[in-house]
Amino acid sequence: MSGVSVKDVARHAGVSVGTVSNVMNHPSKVAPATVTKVQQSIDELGFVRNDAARQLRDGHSKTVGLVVLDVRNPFFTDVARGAETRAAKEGLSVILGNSDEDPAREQAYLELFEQQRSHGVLISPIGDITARLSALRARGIPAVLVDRASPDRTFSSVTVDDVAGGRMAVEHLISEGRTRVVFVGGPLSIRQVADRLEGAELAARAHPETSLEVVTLDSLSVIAGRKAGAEIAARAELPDAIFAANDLVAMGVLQALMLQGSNVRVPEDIALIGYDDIDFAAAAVVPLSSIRQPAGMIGHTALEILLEEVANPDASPRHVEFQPELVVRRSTSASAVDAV
Amino acid sequence: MSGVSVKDVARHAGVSVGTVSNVMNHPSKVAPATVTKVQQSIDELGFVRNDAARQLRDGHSKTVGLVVLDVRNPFFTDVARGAETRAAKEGLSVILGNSDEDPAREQAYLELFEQQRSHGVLISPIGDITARLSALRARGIPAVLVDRASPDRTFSSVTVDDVAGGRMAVEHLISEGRTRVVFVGGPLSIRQVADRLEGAELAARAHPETSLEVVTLDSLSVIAGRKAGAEIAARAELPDAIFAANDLVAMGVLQALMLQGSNVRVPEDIALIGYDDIDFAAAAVVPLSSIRQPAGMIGHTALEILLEEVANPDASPRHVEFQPELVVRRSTSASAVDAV
DNA sequence: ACTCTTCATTGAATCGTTTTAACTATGCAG
DNA sequence: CTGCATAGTTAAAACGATTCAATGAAGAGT
Repeated sequence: MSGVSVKDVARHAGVSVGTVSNVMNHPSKVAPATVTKVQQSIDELGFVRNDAARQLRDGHSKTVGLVVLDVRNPFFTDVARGAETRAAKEGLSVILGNSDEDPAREQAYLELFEQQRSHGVLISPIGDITARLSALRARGIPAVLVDRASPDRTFSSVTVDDVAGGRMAVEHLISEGRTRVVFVGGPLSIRQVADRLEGAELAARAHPETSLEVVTLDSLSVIAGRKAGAEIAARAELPDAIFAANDLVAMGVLQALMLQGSNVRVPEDIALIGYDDIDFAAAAVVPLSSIRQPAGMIGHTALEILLEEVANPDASPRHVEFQPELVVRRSTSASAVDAV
Repeated sequence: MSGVSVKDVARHAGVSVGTVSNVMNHPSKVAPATVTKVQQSIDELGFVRNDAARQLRDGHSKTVGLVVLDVRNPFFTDVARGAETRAAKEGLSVILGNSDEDPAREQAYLELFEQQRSHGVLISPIGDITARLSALRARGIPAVLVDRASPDRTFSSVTVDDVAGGRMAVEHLISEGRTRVVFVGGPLSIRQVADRLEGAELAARAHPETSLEVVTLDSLSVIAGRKAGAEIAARAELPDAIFAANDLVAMGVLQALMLQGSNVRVPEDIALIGYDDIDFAAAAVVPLSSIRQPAGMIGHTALEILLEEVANPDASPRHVEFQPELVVRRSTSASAVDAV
């Protein structure tokens, strides 16, 4: 069925298989006339290289694995695009795996990448997978952590200072005169969430008049946010500010607060700030204040570091940390000129 | 470095390589005592199967390719998730490729999947790629079109009736009393866009008092929508309705219309409807009316059909068409109770 | 005329897994 | 006790591309 191999091309062109291979991989080593002759045969027979065979010989594939927590979160697709763009320049493809915050699926993807002998792996991990990544490294597959540093710093990472971001968010709320803040997010096993909360706590502690309550979720989704928002809106005593662990959650909270029947006003009654500054934040019911992260840049940089590690496996791990940035829109400040 | 192969496992366990392979693939053919012995060696040595070698022998990989027009569009990530879920049950992995509406990238991904001898390919194509897909089929790789039928129906497809959706959208606008409708979308080379426009025209023609103007974009993105929206908002004579080819465009248009300085009101001055009903539509500045498509179901069904074609390559192509559904929110009807 | 380079090409070995046909026990029936 | 099925295991032959040492041919230098 498939059946056109280098051997067939070689026979058709009247050369040896070695020459056919050279035409494809080292054309300079082959006489121009032969190159064209072989090319012609390739086209004529519709030959397509069998990547498995090439990989087998080569030792590893031309792909890079990327495992993200949630493909539906635009932040991660932006990271993916950044990585993809950089990878393409190297002739590598990015295989995007979606762990959906499920350790079993994360594990399954790592196994897949290992079986495929990927060039390397970028991962935004759920729990602690240092051991797993060490095994990969032992097999010659480097890994770079994305959006999260490794506990013992043995792996390179590209992060954003989530503690600073969390502090930034709550300090902004405080500077807008809010004192009863609710943090909505979870699970806390996700490091980013824990860090953002820690930052929030730092800010709150620095201002004793401020209280900080934590509402935990079991997933960072619009749905989960909606549920938490409904619960808060139904309270007798409302908080005056909500800090959501990411924009998806914030959008869900916002939907619930604005539902007809509820008479909560944003930002008058409750100020709301999210995290990530996804494209949709600016287009929300009430344009959403958020903490911006350079998503594309993160993916790009992570891939860059990965390439260095491939080239030089013994280099010591690198840690790049980006600074987040506060974007103020109407959801926290009635007078804000909404940034786009 | 990597270097643990079946051979090493075999030696360590004191059996032959064939037995090791059987332990992994046909355990029933092996004596229970041997199975445990071999398993132990596998664990002890940290053996991980080299997928390239397996593929080479096997003829094709355990992956399915999926090429979408835009990963940043939640509609497509939902399709991907649907496909992934179904694939996982079969022990297959989905490799997600993002063509970004660029035929060259689409081509590159198809080539990758061909080189990898994928099990099959799901694709939401840009232009006409019947020829390309026929070549794949000749090589034993079936393809199913997603969200778009093949012109000559030689390939299976899972679609939504975009003409009906387009008509539905404009008929809704008309029923809300609108008469000067602008269609914003493009490029028209994307079939879905052309079909939605065709549906819009059908509806408009059925109501002679209605005019339909077309503003073409070169990409279906928030940015492109924003630009078109700004242009429209600046006009002396405003239309009273806008039908955007998808929700991303609609969100962009909405942002532009609602920008401070503009005094266009939605829906009072201009009613706006999008397409896809992505999660964010309900959370927009003005909750967005839209045409809902069963995204997850589409992915799921497409993979189902693909599996059938793998099992039975000579079956005649199947065509599944889902019906879209109108979701009314405040962007077209001030009194709407916003659906969530 | 001879050797020495250089350039182009070849053939064989290699990567790691799966499969198939052949082989060896072991048990059982005749 | 011979013959035979059966279960378990093995060794060897694939799969298809790449690479490397070896070969051949053509040109340059003496």
